[in-house]
Amino acid sequence: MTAAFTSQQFALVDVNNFYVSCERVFNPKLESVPVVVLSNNDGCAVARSNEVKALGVKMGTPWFQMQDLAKRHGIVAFSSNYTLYGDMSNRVLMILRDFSPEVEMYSIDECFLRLNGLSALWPTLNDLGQAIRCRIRQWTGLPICVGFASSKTMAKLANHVAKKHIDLNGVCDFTTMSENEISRLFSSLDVGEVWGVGRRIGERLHAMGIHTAQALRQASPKWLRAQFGVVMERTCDELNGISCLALEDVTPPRKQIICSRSFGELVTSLEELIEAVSTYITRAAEKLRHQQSVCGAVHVFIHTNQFRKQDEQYNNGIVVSLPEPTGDTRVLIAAALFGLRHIYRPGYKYKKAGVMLMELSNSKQRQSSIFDLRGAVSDRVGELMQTLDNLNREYGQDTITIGSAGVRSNWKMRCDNRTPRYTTRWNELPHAFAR
DNA sequence: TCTGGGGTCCTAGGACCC
DNA sequence: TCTGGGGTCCTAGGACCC
Repeated sequence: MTAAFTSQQFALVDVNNFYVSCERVFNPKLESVPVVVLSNNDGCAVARSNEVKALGVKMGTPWFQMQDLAKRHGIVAFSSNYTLYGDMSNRVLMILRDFSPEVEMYSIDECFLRLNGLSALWPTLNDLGQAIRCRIRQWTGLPICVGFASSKTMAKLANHVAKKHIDLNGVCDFTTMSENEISRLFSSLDVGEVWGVGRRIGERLHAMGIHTAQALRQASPKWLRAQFGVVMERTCDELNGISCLALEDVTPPRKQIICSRSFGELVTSLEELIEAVSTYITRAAEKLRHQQSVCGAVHVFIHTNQFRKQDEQYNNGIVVSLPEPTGDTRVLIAAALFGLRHIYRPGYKYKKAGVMLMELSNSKQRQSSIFDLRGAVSDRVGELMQTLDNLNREYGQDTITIGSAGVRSNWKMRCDNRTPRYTTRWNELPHAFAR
C-alpha cells in the first residue's frame, strides 16, 4: 500500500501520570499533594505527579535517594498496585472503543485510535478530543490528553504538546495546522522528544547538529538510513506526515514471556532460589496459556546486586530446551529447576532471579515429537492446567500451586504501601459513608 | 540499608553450505 | 606460491519503548 498517497488520521490518548492518577481517583485527598508510585520492591519512582516533577525528580529515581526531598515536601509514596492499574486501563480502553472501532492499546496508559472517516461526525477534531476527555473523566475519574495527526509519530508529539501547553486544554490537533505553525512548533521541541529517538541516538543527533524535531524532519531520509538504519528513516517520514506505522488493533501473541523480580532481601540458599523460580514460572505459564501458546525452551537467570561493589559478583543464565513444546507448569518448573541447579553457585548473595519462556508457538498447532505417542495424555494435561487456571482466577492467585513454589517469604518483594485492589476484589471495595 | 520489570526490532558477524 | 563468492541461518548485542 502506498501510505504516502493515503491521508490518515490518528489520535493518541494518554492518561496523565497514570499510576498516580489511579491512586487519586480512590483518594481525592491526594489531589495537589506530591505523589510518587514506586516500582516493584519499592525501588524507584515510576510515576510522578506534576508536583513531584516540578521538584526535579526524574523518572526512575531510587526512592532511598529522595528521602530528604520527600520529608521536606511531604511526598507521599505508594507501592505499585498493578491489579488496580490494569483494571483502570481496561475501562479506558472500553470507553475509547465507543469513539472508534480501530483502537490499538499501545501500553497500559496509551491508546492509538484510527479515525479515517470518523472525523466527519464531529465539527472539529478538537471537539472529538474534548468529548473523549470529558467522558473518560466522568466515567473513570482519570485525566487524559489527546493528540491528533496524520501519523502515529506525529500524534505522539501532538499529545506531548497538549500536555505541555495548558491553554490547549488537553487537546492538540496537528491536522489543521499550517506548515508554518508546524515548523515553528517543531523548532521548539528537542529532538529527544520524538518517539523512536532515545538517549543514545539523541546524543548522536545533537553532535551532528540536529537539535530539534524540525531539524530531524528536514534531514534527508536516505542519509538518516545510512547513519542510523531503517527505523530512523521511517521516523523522519512519519514526522513529515507520511504514515509508515500501521495501527495494530489486534494484539499479536507475545514472542517471549518474562517473569523476574528483585528479592526483598539478599538470598544465598538454593532452596530459596528454587521457591522463587518456581513461583516465576507459575506466573509466566499462566500468561503463556492465557494467550494459547506453548513454549519450547526455558531461560533461567540469577544475579547478584551489581550496586554492591563490596560483594563478589556473579551473573549467569542458561537456556533449557524442552523435548516438545508444552504449557504444563510442572514440566516448565522441572526444566527451570534443572537449569537453576546448573548455574547456582553457593557463596554469593543473590539479588534477582528470573525466567523467560522462549520459542513460543500456538498450542492449537502443536507439533508432536516423533516419540510422542501420548496425544491423550497431553489432552488430560491441558484439562488439568485449565482447571488450575480457572480455580486460581475464581478464588484468587495461588489458591492452588505447585509444591516447589514454597511458603518461605524472605525473597518476596517489598511492597509496604500498596493501596487496596478497589475494583477487582469484593473485600477490598472502597467504602462510602453518608453523613 | 535501600537502585524495576517486560517487551520489540534491527544489525553485524560468525558458522555453515554449496 | 597459489587460497572464491554468495547465500542462509542463528545469535548476541544494542537500541528503543512504556
